[in-house]
Amino acid sequence: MFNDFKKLQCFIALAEELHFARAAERLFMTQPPLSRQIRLLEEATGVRLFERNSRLVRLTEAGTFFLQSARQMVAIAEQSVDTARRIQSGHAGRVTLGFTAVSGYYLVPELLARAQQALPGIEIVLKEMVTSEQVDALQSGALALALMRPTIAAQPGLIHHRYHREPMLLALPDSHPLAQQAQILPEHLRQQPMITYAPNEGRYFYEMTLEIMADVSPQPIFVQHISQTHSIMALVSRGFGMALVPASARYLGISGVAFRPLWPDARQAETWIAWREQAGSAAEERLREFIVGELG
Amino acid sequence: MFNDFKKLQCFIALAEELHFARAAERLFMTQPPLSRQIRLLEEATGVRLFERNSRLVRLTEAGTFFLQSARQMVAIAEQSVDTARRIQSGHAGRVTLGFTAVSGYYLVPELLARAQQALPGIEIVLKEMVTSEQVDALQSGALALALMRPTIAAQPGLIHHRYHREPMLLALPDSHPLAQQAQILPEHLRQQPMITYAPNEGRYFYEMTLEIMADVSPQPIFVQHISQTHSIMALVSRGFGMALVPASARYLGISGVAFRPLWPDARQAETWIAWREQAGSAAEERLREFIVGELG
DNA sequence: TTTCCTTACGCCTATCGTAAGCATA
DNA sequence: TATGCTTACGATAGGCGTAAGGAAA
Repeated sequence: MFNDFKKLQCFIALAEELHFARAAERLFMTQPPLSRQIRLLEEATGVRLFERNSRLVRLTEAGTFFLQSARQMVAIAEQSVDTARRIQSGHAGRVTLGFTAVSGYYLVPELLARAQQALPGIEIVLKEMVTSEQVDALQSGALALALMRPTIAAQPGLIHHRYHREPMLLALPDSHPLAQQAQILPEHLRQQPMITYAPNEGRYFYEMTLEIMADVSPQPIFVQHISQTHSIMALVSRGFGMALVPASARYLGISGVAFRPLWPDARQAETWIAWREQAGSAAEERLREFIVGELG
Repeated sequence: MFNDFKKLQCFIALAEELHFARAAERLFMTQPPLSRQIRLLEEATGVRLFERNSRLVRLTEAGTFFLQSARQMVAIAEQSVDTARRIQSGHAGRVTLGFTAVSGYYLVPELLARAQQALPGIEIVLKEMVTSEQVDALQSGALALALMRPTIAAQPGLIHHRYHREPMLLALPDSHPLAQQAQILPEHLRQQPMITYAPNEGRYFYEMTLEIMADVSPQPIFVQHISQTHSIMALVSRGFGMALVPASARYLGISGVAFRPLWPDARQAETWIAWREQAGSAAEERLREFIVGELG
């Protein structure tokens, strides 16, 4: 095998010029070393690349093929160095972003659009997972950024910012009489059937539902415990009860469900953006800075 | 930019081993020059490829990307040399084969199948053209091989072999009374409407038709002069007359046309395989030898 | 005789291996 | 103290340029 790119450059120049003196000039060298490089390349590969005599230089069939490969190798050499530099400086790269299913329909497309415009070289790879999975994935390095619900316990080594705040809404079948109310008050919910989140996988909304419902007396009747918002919405649409869901659940687009705002001081839901203390790549760091700037 | 493949090999080995001593051993060298090669590669590219201290070696984000490119370049280097050698020896390559439309339906598929099995590395590119175009293309180098009809004048610099011989058949509408004859005799064709080939583009069959029809007296009535067999067949199927065509015209699959053999000593049609005296590539030469061997 | 590719040779740069240096567990 | 990456240095191989050689128009 041949050993250096110099030989490839010589070969390409000669293949294009088909004239040693002109090719050598293009390579800023004299003819004899060019002649030698070509001979060495032919010896190293065991392939006659040019038919030549003192009057004529012509590519062989094998040389014509090899020209394509030589150009490819040189092109990869140039591009890869350029791209590697851009990765090092944070102007290119791939960043994985985790998100919860509901935020995927509302926050993620908007964030993606703004980020891709501001940082066009950075590719954002999306992974949908629930909050607890996101925390693990951040700590293992499988995720760089996470759009997730707040966690009760502070997670060591992780940083978070409040990314978004939205009201909780009452989701109920649109045929239900309460769907006519402009605003829901605690007394409306007395002893109503209420679907709520599972206390482990959907802990944040489970606790939030209990807290908001503390104002209702006597309490509603909790009929199901479900981990994911879209499953809850499906049950609501089929008349199994009502539920408290974050406002972005509207974007799930499930038909037959009405959404009504709660009384004014009812607690709101937050979405956090979180990451490890030290960034895994420069691109990740630039994307973080962009997001923090946007939060401003 | 970096200048040699040695550095890439060093980089790949270290990226895979993540340990200078082991990587150096794999490269049949000692650690210090490996260390130097890596440093030189990093300086030449301007990219920090490894995070390292005296206890730990780890790829950076940019280094991880660059590893892919390095592997690509080395793979191309190896494969391209191998392929170039095979082209040089005639075990790989591309050969263009010209053929006339009618032989395309019969001779070409069979030839292709046998050649591809015997010479699997050689790719055969097909180009359909009439005989006179094939002669020009052979001489200009645009074609390597040609399956064509005989030419009257010997073509300088070209070699041909008889590749195939087939009888001429009478093509006629299947509703015609003569379609019931097991064999056509000269007297059957007296003063029948006869579609024939054009004297310039379809010269071989034009002259053959005249020669065969010389036995018929009084002569048939020549109603059209057409250059391509499939056009002639279309006119026959629509009742415009009958025609003498090579037996392989059956494979055109035009409905409503019957084919009947002529009297026993009627002249037969030949197909030639032709090429330039000197081959343009080793693959071409090997394919020629294969074809001549098959002709026996 | 001119053109143009190749061979010959001295100079210089670059890589190798050995040996010493130095940081970390 | 042991491990393991880096620096130092002399020896060697390989590339460049200049100059001479040789084949074809």
